[in-house]
Amino acid sequence: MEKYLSQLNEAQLAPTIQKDGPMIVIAGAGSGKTRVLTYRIAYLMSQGIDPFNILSLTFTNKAAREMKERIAQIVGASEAKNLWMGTFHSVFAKILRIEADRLGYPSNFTIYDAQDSDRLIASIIKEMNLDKDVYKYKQIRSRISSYKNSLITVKAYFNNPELIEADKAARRPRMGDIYKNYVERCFKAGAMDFDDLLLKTNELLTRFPDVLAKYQDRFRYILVDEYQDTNHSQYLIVRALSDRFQNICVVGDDAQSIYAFRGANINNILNFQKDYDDVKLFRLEQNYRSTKNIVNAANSIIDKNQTKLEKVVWTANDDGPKIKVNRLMTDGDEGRYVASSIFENKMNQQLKNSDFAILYRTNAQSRAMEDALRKRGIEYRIYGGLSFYQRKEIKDVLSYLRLVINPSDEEALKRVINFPARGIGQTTIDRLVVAANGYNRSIFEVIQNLDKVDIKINSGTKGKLQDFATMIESFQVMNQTANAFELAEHVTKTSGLIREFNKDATPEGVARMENIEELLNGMKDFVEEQKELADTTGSLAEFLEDVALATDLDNDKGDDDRVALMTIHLAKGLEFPYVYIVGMEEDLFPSAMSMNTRSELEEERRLFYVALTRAEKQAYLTYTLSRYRWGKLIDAEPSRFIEEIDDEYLEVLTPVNDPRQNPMLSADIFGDVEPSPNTIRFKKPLRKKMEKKQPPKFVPPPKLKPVSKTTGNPANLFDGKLTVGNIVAHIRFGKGEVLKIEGAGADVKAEINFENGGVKKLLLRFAKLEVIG
DNA sequence: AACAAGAATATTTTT
DNA sequence: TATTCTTGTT
Repeated sequence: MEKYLSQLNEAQLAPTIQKDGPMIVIAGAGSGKTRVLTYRIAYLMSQGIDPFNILSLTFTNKAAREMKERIAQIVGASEAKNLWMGTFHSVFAKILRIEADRLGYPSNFTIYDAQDSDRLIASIIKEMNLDKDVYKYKQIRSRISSYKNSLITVKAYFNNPELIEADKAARRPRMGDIYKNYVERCFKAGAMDFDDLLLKTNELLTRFPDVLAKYQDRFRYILVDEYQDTNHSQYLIVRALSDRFQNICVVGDDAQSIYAFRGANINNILNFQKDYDDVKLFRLEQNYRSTKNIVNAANSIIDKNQTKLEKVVWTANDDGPKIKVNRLMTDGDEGRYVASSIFENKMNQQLKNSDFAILYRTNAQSRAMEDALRKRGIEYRIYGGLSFYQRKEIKDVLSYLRLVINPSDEEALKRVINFPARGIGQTTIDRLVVAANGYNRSIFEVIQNLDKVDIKINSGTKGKLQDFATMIESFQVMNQTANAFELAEHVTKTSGLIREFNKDATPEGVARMENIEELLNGMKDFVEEQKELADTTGSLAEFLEDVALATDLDNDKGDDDRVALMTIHLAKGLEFPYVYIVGMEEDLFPSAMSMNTRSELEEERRLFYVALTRAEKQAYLTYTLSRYRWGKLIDAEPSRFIEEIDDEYLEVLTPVNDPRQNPMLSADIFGDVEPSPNTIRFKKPLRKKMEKKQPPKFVPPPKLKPVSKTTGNPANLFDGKLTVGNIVAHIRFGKGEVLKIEGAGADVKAEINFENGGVKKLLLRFAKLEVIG
């Protein structure tokens, strides 16, 4: 432990070895907060704290996994294994499954994603005969979501005249009834949405003092990362759980609070010191990530915000190059500029694709970037947007699997009961829904008892419904013996999904089939991994839970060399040597939707701060004069955020080699054109900066370096004889050293310390290991 | 009930 | 622009 602690600077060491009591760490961007969190957990364990008693909440599952692996390297895998680590949603989903019966939920409850919620709300609005133009399901969902995040249950809603009045004033008097129906339908379907995972946890902890006591006693040390992004519901959970021992450590940066739109409350971090007694406050202000230019530029931006904690981020790193600002004609030009700039940088400086990231405000901006990168032959990966698990074909397969685990899952059922088409139409489904609501049973139960139910369905259709139920039941039987992969393979064939998608020979259809194959491969990997690890069961239920709470980032194995494309929100917590922030235009960034109040604008500014501080060596800002939005070419003005950076950190380029650059047009943009009323023009036009043209740079020819040969001997497959000290290779975990061998016969296990993955215990029967030394 | 064509709608960010 | 939803026809 000593050797690890000696790696920390003074400011980092203090919070790391602060063992007891409430504490807050205000950690500037790139100041090593993850390291503090990791080492602090390791330190607690070295002080004799049982890992069972430590709860660590992170922002992404990936962050949790990485932290756990690093801790495993310090304290050993068998100890680290017992830590509770994960996102709020995944940790409390697990606890809710354990305690589900208290709340009347089955432990195999489904987690509805946003799309499931939307569909349910849409059908409720239809059932209630409401005008769908007045009651827009997306707005209703976000309203319900904010109720839940503020702990306003249906009952609380109806007890609150102000809320009722507000919705009446918004000409949506039936809002409360929709909310009530939605909650009831979720309950009946054995389903929780994302917000429920937090709301129901609060309900569990408030209604059942013995449960609260149990988890208070269990989680004696609690750590919360990214505390600035917690919402009220999460705040209350943390308060409740830490109330007994008060060993609560929160880490965050108010300057990086960017989730207010999702209910995050920046006051949670601003007021932490008032919430607990004798709070120890620590500040991490030295940035190890970025150059002076980047750090100072970021500081000059965040300075414009009024709401903030006092903090001065500084760095001992080099000045580095200035931030390059570039203006392009259209979004297409922007893409081409970024792609060629990446290409040049790669060639001149021997860089990898993965040294670059392109960040944007909205997902829609990715297209122009993709097109340009593809033309240049630069490999890239898009994160977020429509995630893999939200694609239609994937959701279809998953819906069948969800029904196997929880046949009450109404949204899954409605999705696949007639896909592939089996002659069960909308009318039939509507009648089933009515009957199910009338008997207060699930649709599946109604189908199973068609003869006993008063419902008007002809005998032919009844037969089809019964066939469907029988098929799902047969899957359930198979699920008791088969693993997740085998079952999924069987389901896709038996249900006719494969046949259905195979019919479609268009490129989209082929891509769909490939996606299904990818899903099946993923499940196979999952099953193998679980087998190897020998600790978990690898059940279908576990797979579905992983999937429900997975984000794109979580699936990133980080092993291929690609340029990263993502929204700024998604980039939080990540870092890249070279960062391109594109679409730096008024109405886009800051978004037109977020300029109504100062606090909204300040959140946009923090978002820009986050974007800029992702860069280690060099940041680029680009904006265009016109851009396609909604299929139309829209004129654009440079973002006020460019102007807010002190000039001394910027280098303003004009692309002299772009033949389409039109000097007349660029003069107009900053000249005497009447500003549109809802945009704000720079007080000081950018023209001066723009005219400081850079001479075209001499680009030296790329230096060629011999491609490094992959290390290791030619394939030397594991032949069953493995001894301690052997160096082995694993497809996923890379190289590793064998630490221990135990068990006999089919159960021989090896404990191996992997380069990327830490210490893992693998069953040799399943692990595909290659002995390389 | 199935399919096709046309209309509507969306683009702010997501666990 | 691109996808999803609605409407009309058979």
